[in-house]
Amino acid sequence: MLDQRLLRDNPAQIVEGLSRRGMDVDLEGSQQLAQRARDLEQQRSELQAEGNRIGRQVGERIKAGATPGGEEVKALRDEGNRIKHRVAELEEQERGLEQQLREQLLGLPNLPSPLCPDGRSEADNVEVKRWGEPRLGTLASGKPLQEHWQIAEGLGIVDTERSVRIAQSRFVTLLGQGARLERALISFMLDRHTARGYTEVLPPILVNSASLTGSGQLPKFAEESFRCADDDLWLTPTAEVPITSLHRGEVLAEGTLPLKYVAYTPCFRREAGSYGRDTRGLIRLHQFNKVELYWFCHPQESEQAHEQLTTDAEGVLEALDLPYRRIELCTADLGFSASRTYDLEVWLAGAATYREISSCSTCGDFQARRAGIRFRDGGKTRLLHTLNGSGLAVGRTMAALLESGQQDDGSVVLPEALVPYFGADRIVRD
RNA sequence: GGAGAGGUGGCCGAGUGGUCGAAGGCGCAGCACUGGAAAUGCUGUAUAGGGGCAACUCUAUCGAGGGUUCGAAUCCCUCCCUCUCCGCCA
Repeated sequence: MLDQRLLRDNPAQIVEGLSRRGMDVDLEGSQQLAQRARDLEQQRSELQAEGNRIGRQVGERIKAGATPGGEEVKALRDEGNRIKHRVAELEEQERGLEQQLREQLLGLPNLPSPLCPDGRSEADNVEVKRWGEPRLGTLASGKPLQEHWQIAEGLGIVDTERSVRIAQSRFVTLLGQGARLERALISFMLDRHTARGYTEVLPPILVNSASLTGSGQLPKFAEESFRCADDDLWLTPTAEVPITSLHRGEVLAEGTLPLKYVAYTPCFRREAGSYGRDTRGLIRLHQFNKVELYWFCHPQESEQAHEQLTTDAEGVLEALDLPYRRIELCTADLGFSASRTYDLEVWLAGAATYREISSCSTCGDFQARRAGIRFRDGGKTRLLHTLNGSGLAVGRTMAALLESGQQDDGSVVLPEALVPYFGADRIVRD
């Protein structure tokens, strides 16, 4: 959520920032709402002050010996009642205005960082770096490199058809070495990040509406999450949601920042509007596993933290010998809560393309304001900054490993770093 | 799911209708004392919003929301949460 003070004092800055995202917003309505709410508050609090004075007078008169039912006291009571009703009216109006204003503000995305490159579409994203040698060409036999779902099918480690029976399309069941590899990857990633100072978290994956609002998924993106019918609970679309709310409403003590968390969770997304895309394999599922990195940090440190978090995510790819590139998203491609984002794209040898495997964002104080997360900074309480990034999406990591490590005989050679976790250096057909 | 107890400031804890934003203690900060420290003493120490250049001031907040009242931390209703016991269960 954007700062209401900014709306009052420098609305042009909001208009400009959002126009960099390609949005044309008219803030006049919101400004007027804010102004009217403030005027009402002024009026109301003056009336309340008057009412408080009267209340006190009644007490004093009675103490001084006035008859509680007498004329003098009755006049004051009548006046008190009149004020009370007037205050109630004003309060109702004020609440209405404030709620409207809040709804409007909650619907506005974060302002892009000054460092975020301008752009009109994802075509304007900027490649920052590349790492590793993408596997190109064909198998030794001359046959083309296969895509991960073909390899997985050949190995019998993924069952898509039966998953439809269990749930519906866009769900998978991992079997045998596939299930084992998924588990190995999760452990590998968690161990790696905790060794670098992240605190491991295993949060609830059903989250309430306040949590989704805090991190920015609500109110605008309700259609992206699965909802429980009988409770105010949703299946979390990313661990970013529960971790943001881990400290929702808190004022963190001086010296506790930065807080660095790593969480493995299943993630659930409805993927509305992506019919026909990535229908095969592990790329786009309603349920997938992800290891998420998350920082709560001092505003002055968030820029550096963003680099560090991204580097930490890249480290996983490097440890797994997976070639990737880092893309800085332009203003047009930025997510709702982000002010600046690096996407990491892993090389999929079979598909011969780079695919997103991590999205590392700094949200500035946007989520902190929504979720009310502050810290003490030399006697003052101020909003902190939040950052998040995948470290990594587990299913897509498996896809990349299958495609990069595929052999002519259908087996898959795994990177060394995984051997202690997987228990073998390759996957072969049982 | 059944029965009971309870939710007050950073923490502990008083407060059952009238200047209560809330005693007292702990903690914390500043000052004094000291060669330095401990101990001691004094002072200060919530959050949010509005108004004011400022000193300052007004309002709200004692789990949340509603109600009674001129006036509610205190009385009534609803909800949420925590704890204890019983039942059930991975």
